Amino acid sequence: MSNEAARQRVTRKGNGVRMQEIAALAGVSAMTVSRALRDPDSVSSDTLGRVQAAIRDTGYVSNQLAGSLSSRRTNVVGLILPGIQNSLYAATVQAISDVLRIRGYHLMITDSGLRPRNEEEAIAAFLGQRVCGLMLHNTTHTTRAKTLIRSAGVPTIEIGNLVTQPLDMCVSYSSFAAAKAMTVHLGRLGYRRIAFVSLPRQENDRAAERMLGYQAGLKELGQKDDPTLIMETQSGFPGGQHALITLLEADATIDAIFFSADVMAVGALFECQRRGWPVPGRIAIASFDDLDLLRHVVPSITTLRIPRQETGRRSAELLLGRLEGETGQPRIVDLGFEVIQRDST
Amino acid sequence: MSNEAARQRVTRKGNGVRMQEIAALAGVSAMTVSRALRDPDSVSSDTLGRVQAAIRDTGYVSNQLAGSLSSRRTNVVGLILPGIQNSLYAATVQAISDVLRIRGYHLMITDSGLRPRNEEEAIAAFLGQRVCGLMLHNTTHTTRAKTLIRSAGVPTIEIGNLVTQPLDMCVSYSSFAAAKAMTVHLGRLGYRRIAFVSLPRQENDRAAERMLGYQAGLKELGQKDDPTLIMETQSGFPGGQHALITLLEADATIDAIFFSADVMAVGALFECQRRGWPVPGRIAIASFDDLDLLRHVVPSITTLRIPRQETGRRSAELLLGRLEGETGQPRIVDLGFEVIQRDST
DNA sequence: CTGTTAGCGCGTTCAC
DNA sequence: GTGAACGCGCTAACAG
Repeated sequence: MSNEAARQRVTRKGNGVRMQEIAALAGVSAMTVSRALRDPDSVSSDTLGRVQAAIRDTGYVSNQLAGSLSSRRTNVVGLILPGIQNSLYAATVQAISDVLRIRGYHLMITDSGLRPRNEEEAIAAFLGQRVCGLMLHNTTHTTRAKTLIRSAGVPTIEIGNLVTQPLDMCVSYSSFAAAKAMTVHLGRLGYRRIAFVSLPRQENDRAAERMLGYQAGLKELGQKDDPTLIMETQSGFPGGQHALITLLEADATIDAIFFSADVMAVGALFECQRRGWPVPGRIAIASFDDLDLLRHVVPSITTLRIPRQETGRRSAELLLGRLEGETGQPRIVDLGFEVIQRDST
Repeated sequence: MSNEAARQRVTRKGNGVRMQEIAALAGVSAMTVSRALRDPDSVSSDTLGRVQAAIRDTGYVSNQLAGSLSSRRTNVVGLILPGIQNSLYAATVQAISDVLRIRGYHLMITDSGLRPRNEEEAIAAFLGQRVCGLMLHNTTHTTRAKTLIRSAGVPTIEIGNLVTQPLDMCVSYSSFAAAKAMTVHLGRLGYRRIAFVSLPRQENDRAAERMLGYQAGLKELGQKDDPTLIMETQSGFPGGQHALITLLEADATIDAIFFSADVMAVGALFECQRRGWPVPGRIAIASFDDLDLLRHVVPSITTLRIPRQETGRRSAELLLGRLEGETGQPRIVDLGFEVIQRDST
């Protein structure tokens, strides 16, 4: 017996125990073990006890691959981010993860580097894994990516930008409206030369939308849309620092800068500290994403409250709702935003 | 024909095309399609062409679930983090993801909230998915978790803290040595009353190790280990702010504070700015994790360079090396650290 | 409440 | 270079 056990350990090393063996130990059929695992109430408590005992004794972990193949259902959701490292997505991903975990789903994550080609590959890979749902933190896709998703019929949620014609479902806020609102806010505070800084807009639909929002804001204010007020720069602190210096050297009459992404505004603020320029006395600074940091720097930075966590939570709930057959769910959810006036403007 | 196609679309909705159908279209057997997919060189170029054409025409995506079940191999790695939202892990996760993606593997991520019970559940869930490898950003595990991993025989890497008896493999730096090195560094700079602030050490092995390192550093300096110099606080900017105020109110002779985690040091610096206290004139501030932010604040903050990205890269490479049969790999990799002296001390 | 039969869609193993 | 038979471990759909 111990001999046989030893041999098994060798021959079946790493392959684990099968459901059939649990069934034998508990004196029932494999089907009953399957039921005991997925719906304990559907078997007698006597049977349940013996099955659970056998599972404990053997350290059995059921093979979801086989289960999924047979049932044609998986509980894995695929998430594609423009960049995992980007802290902006952290709150959203955390919220998604929390909702999924509680409801028994798993999360596969990859990143596309904002390149539609990579996104396409990632989608194909996830469909190969037969994910039960897809979440795309981007709204620009290749034709093949769209075809793949449509023909697979996988529930899909786009987040990160509100789109009027989503592939399937969309949960976000309007980048355009938010950028416009901040621009108007700055104008109403009395700023007359409001510059706009964004990430490269080439392949970044959010950055492009934000610029359009800025321009719409200027128009509403009756201010001139001056190209010298608009600038693209790299992300991160150095990007903000560089933009600040470049803009003010080119035009000293600029009295406010609206940094439309990540920590650029903070990079600019630090540069002002180094130069001893008062903020907002010498120059006003506004940001876009509601990073925790913006609230804590001195002076605190005026920004937009973006519903990051809410986006994750609602996205996951919407996806699971679809998977579990809920009806009457919306296809597009606009979570809105809010201008937060602080000390930097 | 179009009728039949339409019916198929309905009856097989969302289930995709099977390999058998590609085979029929290409006039070969399913086996040949399988080969064409996994090892294109093993079929004639003529056959390959017809198979690829059929795949394009149908939008076929092969079912990895079935493939994995049959081959008993998967290409999914499971990663368990103490918290997804924590930006400290971002660089590590990014590096892991990059290495895996390039080599054709996928990443499942979940978080444990630093609770061993949750980690145990996550491990069981991942083993159920038959992940080919496990990465744990934590080195404290329940007994059952260890048993599960051992009996599954899944390659496992522990990161986040250097451990002498890893479950399997370990890639990290020594929290103890790093904390000690910084403490000694501060002492050599002339500070005589060095306080130490950490996250709650109860269930956080890294925080506990860092404190031991601090105490060892004091001993080496010949300074007294005074309990009033040691404090636990919550994470984040407010935690640092609170610690600064509390410590200096209790003992005005403290001349340096070593914040052993995340952004606490920055929270303290901002509080100094608010109060107009010069740093390091009134109080010196040192940090632990090499966050980008620490380099950019004014003054820049002395900290430890922690090999975050390198940890991810090496971990993934070590895991894949094991999976692909490389021999002579180390079980423990100590990536070291470095004290970075900046303007805050 | 429980068991039986028949796959799920691939890869392995052998034969040709 | 290619194909046929079989099995991976589980669940759907019945029957009892």
